Amino acid sequence: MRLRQIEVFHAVYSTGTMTNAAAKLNVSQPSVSKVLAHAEQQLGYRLFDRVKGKLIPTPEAHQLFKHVKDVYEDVDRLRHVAKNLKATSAGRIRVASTPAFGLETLPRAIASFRERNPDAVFEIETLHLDEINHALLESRIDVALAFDPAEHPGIHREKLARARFVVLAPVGTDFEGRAQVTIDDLKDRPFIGLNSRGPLGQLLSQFLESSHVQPSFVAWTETYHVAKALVASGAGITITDEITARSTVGGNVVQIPLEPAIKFDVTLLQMSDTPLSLTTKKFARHLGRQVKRLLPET
Amino acid sequence: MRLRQIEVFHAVYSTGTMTNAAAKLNVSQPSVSKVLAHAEQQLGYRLFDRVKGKLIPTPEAHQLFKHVKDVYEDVDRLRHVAKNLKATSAGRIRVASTPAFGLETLPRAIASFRERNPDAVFEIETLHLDEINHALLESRIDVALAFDPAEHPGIHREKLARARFVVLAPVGTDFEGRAQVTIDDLKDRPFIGLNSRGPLGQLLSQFLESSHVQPSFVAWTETYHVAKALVASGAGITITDEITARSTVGGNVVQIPLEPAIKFDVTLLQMSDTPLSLTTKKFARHLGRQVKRLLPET
DNA sequence: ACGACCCATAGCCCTGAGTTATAGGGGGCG
DNA sequence: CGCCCCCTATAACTCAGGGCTATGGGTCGT
Repeated sequence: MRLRQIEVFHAVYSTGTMTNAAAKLNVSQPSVSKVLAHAEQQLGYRLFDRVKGKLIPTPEAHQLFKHVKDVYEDVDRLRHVAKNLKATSAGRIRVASTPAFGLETLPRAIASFRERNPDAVFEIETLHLDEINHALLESRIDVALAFDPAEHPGIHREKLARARFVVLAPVGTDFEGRAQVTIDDLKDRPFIGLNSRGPLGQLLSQFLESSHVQPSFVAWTETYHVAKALVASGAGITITDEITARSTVGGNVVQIPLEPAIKFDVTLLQMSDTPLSLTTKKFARHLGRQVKRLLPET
Repeated sequence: MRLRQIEVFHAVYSTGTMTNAAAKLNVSQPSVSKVLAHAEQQLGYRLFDRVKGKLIPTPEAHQLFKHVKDVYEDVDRLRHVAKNLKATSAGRIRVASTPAFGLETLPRAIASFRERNPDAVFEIETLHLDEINHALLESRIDVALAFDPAEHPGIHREKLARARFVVLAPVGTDFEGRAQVTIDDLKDRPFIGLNSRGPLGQLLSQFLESSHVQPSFVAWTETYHVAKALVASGAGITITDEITARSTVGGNVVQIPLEPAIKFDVTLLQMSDTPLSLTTKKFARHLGRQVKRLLPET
């Protein structure tokens, strides 16, 4: 089986008709028809029964598709890697982070790094965690910064520091001036929730569940800065990480430590078994130091 | 990247030279040279530096190879599957087992099944466990019989019965007539070991290790019938499974239960999510009944 | 200096896959 | 029923990838 035959079979199988497959592959319908016919002829068995002008996959096609899917996914990733390898050329450092770091921590670290290394060129993206993993595996980025990432095959994690949850409230509420807030204080307050797709959202929702406190949710978001901006606008209170809480962006709010403290890791991500360039390695160390200075406690 | 380019790159990278790659691929050296050059031109970067007539992989090549390897393996499996799907056509039942069952249990089950289903056609292989898994994943066989197989992704296991270890000794030794043998009785006896590649060999060597008894090994084998034949020839004693012990092949020996009893599963293997043909399903049930009759105890 | 070994280029051919144009079968609907 | 829309298949042509042989030009070890 040639690769094109695999691609065509995949497209036909998943779209259901040759015409749609042709559209998906940006080629003409007769081309698809011919390639598929050729593949069947070489294999020695039909992949689709042509009945009443429709295509019905044969049992062999179902079997084959399981494996074709694997090949297809690998080839897809390979193509991305091959393309991304091209751009990587120079002393360019490609770094990503979740939005929490992307708006302040990371830009500052890059700025201070460039003072001492003016030749360094950066490419910066803010992505959510699953997209960060994806981009790392495709070699689209070199390093990334995230909260509490779950283990992911092929990706190496280096713990930089630990951070904790804090409560954010608008200025002028009765929370202002308090030394700490407990989970019970949140009862019946309008609350902005963290979408549980991200690791911090999961951690928080687990905690809320185990403490049997159900705040009255008024909004959900995956981006902590958005939650902060909502708080600043008086929409309610929220719980977020220290980094977001301290940043100057997103409005003027009060932050109070949550007790008991719930901690999570700030982690540097990179691909396993893929050495970084010298400059990138230097930057990774620099970034580590900056984060540690920001979060000195254990 | 075309599939051929991937194959050629893989061959060149893993053999080190284009000439060797050409030999491996059964094509001429200029062909390899041209395909590789073409791939590099399309990618936009060199994959190998030509220095002093030798090929040095570039960093990009190292990166790319990781992914190419995955594609290559998947395509390899896909090709086998595609080929094996062709032969599967008729009411042919393709069954494999480890040698322990292959010489007696399986042939008898097939014979008795064919008495009631004279149209069934069989293909039988005796393979070691890892080869059985491989053959199942490539759809080269439909069902298989093995001892205590470890879990394997994509393969479904159905436990049929439990068997235990017994000691085999040549006729005429002092073991003859004993009701049981303990592990300590084996001390300083010439012993034929089971290669620890197979699951039973592993189980046995773990047991020997934990009981701190080290018999004096005179030979190693992975095939239990070979061990039995060695025992029959007076080379020493061995420990093996009940099935092998009871079979009539491999010579006349004495079998004594080992105490304490070490048990393991007799398991039927097939691919997950791949329905068997009607006849094959019937045969699988028949085989299950035969094995259970042979090993009635829990 | 001379093989031995390796890679690149040139010239030639075949096949897979793309194109447009066209034919033909099925199903729904006025 | 006949018409139209949607689908697939065939025909005739073009192009590029990849195969071959022959040959030239490096590097290295003897």
